[in-house]
Amino acid sequence: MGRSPCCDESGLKKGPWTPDEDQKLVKYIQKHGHGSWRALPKLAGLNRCGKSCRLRWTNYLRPDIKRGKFSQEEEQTILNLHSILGNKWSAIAGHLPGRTDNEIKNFWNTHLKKKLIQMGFDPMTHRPRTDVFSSLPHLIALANLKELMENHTWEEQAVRLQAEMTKLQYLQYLLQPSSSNSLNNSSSSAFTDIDSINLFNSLSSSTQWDMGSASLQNLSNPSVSFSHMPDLQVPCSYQTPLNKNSTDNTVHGAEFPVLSQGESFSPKSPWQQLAAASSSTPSPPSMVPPPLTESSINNLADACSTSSSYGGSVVAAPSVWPELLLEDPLFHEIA
DNA sequence: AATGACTGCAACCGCGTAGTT
DNA sequence: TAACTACGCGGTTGCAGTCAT
Repeated sequence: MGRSPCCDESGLKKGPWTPDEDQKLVKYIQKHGHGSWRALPKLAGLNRCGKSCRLRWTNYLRPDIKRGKFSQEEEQTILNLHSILGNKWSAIAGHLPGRTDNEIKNFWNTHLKKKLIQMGFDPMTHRPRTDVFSSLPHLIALANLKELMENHTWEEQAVRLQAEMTKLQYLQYLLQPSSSNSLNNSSSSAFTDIDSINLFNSLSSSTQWDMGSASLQNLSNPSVSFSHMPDLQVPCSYQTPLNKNSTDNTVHGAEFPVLSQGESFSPKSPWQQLAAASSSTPSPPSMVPPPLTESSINNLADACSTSSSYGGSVVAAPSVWPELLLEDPLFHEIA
């Protein structure tokens, strides 16, 4: 509807606030509260529009504003929340006491976004960029080859290779937006950033997936690995509706519980999300992973060789997936 | 020391929407 | 129901400080 005319009025001061103006605004609000922002400037003796006063108060003068650098915890919280909420700065700020949406937005744009990009993550989706990711199997293979050959027996190498490839395949499987795999026919939208979080949690919980360069865990430290990555839980409540107009607590089809204050949020596993999003999707079977046999390792080796010929895109035929997944202990950790 | 590039942050702008008349 | 007002939000801009050459 109609826009506020207040900022269009001529003769009102713009630009940086002076200490005198700050003092007038603070004094007035401390005494009367802000009330109507439109009426405030005249009452407070300020030659500013109400909008400017509100911004100055909420972003700078408010007494509960926390100043100084963002802590590691705050940084992690912003990352976690942004992966779920996107650029909902005010919603994110709601979970960081003393921080303003403007401050968080600036911090994101000047620090976190750049770091994510440098590390090969898409800052909007929080997923590995496909161009980088496409060469990941090769990079990992190169990085690990020496150590693999020198320090492990054939069986150990095979087991590790299986784990690495299954993780990669599973990750790529999740990342295929139009995946035609048999588990996900009707609910591809159920795969969200939460899946990535869960996935990275899963990856971090299995050992030795060092990438040699970086991970989401510690953006200030460029030489960290998934193996040291803590669970990406969201330490906040979700009482604030994601959409003002509804009480819908879903994002891209993924359901988020409405939690009470102080209750931590642990995203559902991809399998749980799948089951929740599609009633026709069977629950993951609860089975004990079969022991690794020479033939299963050979099968896996075939899949691996297939993957290199694909250049790292879709690494295995969809029909192969469930079997591969079910054979991997990682699947059972996730489920 | 000068200057141009880069960075970080405060403030502005314009849009969407709830509330009011 | 339409028109209008006020507010909040997210994107963008402009400027001061810092760094590199």
